[in-house]
Amino acid sequence: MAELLSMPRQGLHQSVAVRLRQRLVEGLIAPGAKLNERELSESMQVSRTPLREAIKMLAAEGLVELLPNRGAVAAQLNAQDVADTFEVVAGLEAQSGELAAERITAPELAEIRALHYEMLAAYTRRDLPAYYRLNAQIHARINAAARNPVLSQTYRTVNARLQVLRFRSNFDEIKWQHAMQEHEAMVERLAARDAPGMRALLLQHMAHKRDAVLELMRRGELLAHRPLIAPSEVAA
Amino acid sequence: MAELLSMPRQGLHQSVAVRLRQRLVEGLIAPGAKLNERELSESMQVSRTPLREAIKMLAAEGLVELLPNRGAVAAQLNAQDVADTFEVVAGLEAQSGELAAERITAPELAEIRALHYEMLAAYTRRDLPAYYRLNAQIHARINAAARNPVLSQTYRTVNARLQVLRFRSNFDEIKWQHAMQEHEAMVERLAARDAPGMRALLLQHMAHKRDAVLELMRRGELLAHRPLIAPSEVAA
DNA sequence: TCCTCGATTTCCGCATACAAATCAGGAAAA
DNA sequence: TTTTCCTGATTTGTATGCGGAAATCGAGGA
Repeated sequence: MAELLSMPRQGLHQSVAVRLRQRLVEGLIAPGAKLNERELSESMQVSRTPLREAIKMLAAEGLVELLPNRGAVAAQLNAQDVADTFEVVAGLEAQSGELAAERITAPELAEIRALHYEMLAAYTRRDLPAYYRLNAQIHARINAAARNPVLSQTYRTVNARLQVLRFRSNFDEIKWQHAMQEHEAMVERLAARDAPGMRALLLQHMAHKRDAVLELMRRGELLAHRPLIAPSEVAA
Repeated sequence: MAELLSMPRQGLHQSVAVRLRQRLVEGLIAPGAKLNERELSESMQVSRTPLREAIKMLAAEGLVELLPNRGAVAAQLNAQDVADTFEVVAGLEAQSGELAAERITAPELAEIRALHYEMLAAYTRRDLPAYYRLNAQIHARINAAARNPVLSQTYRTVNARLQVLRFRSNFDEIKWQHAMQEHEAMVERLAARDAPGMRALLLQHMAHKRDAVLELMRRGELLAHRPLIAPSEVAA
């Protein structure tokens, strides 16, 4: 069995949903931007039908908003939405960590610790992309250690709405250092199987992240560097 | 403004999604049952296109499962799935109660208290339908008092997957009485603005519910109407 | 200059048509 | 009898067409 490579066997709408989701969370489609069905179907080389089905899925996930008779727009979060979403994500992440502290195995813990040291290296080099990648990996591993696919799925879905704004929330040197310290403590709490401690730690960690993002939003620095695709190739 | 009657202004797929969701959570479509597009589109008097869009939304919500080139089936939860889902719902509900205890207003509290007494009446009369209705209303009010639409939405979505099996989980007289006592305590905790207490209470409450449901599942008393689906699903 | 209002145009929503895949049934071979 | 393979029918997946709502643009008037 080596046909894993040529496997678009999951339906076009699924594949379109994946690609669209990626464009949204990577900011290639800016929040608030209209999703023109004709443009998108052409740029993705599919007809409108599977595209529309994908859009409906993303709407159910909260990544796009459906306007009656006016199509769909990329979800745009105001400060209150961001605060609310962080509150939910924090709760899910805290629970995830709590369960992970109870259920994690030694090899899993070792892997997380290794990733943590890699992240420490990235931090020392001020290598932001690597830092983000490792940070996401660590949180994914914690999620996996919680042994609850429903929780992981729910977390990913809600968290995706925030991915759009995860830009440079740790650029502040002090806050970045603080985040690293919290990560250090996480590994400790996990190793000690201290579920309540892990929970408290993650709540605190997420609260800091939330504050950093809200601060950036307030200062309008969040949507600064926009690589956003020009939705209109027509130079009118 | 009285045009609420003539308002199919939200698109046909939305309306179809609502109706389909209802059929699923009410058990009119049994877990594991195939969703035949032609049948459903005829029974709902719409074409296949909006129906398929609705199905994709419900799939994103986790109420149906999509099988490549084989359509969709109503989601079927095994014991592990149920346990995992309860774990997530419990966390969300606990957070909801925690926030409600901090943010609830006096009128909201009064209304919940009133509903609680109504539920007490229903319990005394052993009026199960009324009990369920009031129970759901109370939890909805608590959710509303938490002042977090994202949390409410997430809760509703995940909880919908459990609604399918909420049949007669409180028929046991002892457990029913116990549930009432917990509800009594909830109102107290809310009135006292005791957020941690509310959280602990709801976690306990949900754990009991989970155990009751799992017990029924183990005894096979849960799915009153058998899906009649042979377990011919081969993991490929 | 700005606003109003109407015609044009664009775009979405839904239905339908067509293509591809799966399933059911039976006949033939082991 | 069991298995395999073939074929017709059913069902899903994708593309396209059509009607209508909303956005756009332009002309006319204040």
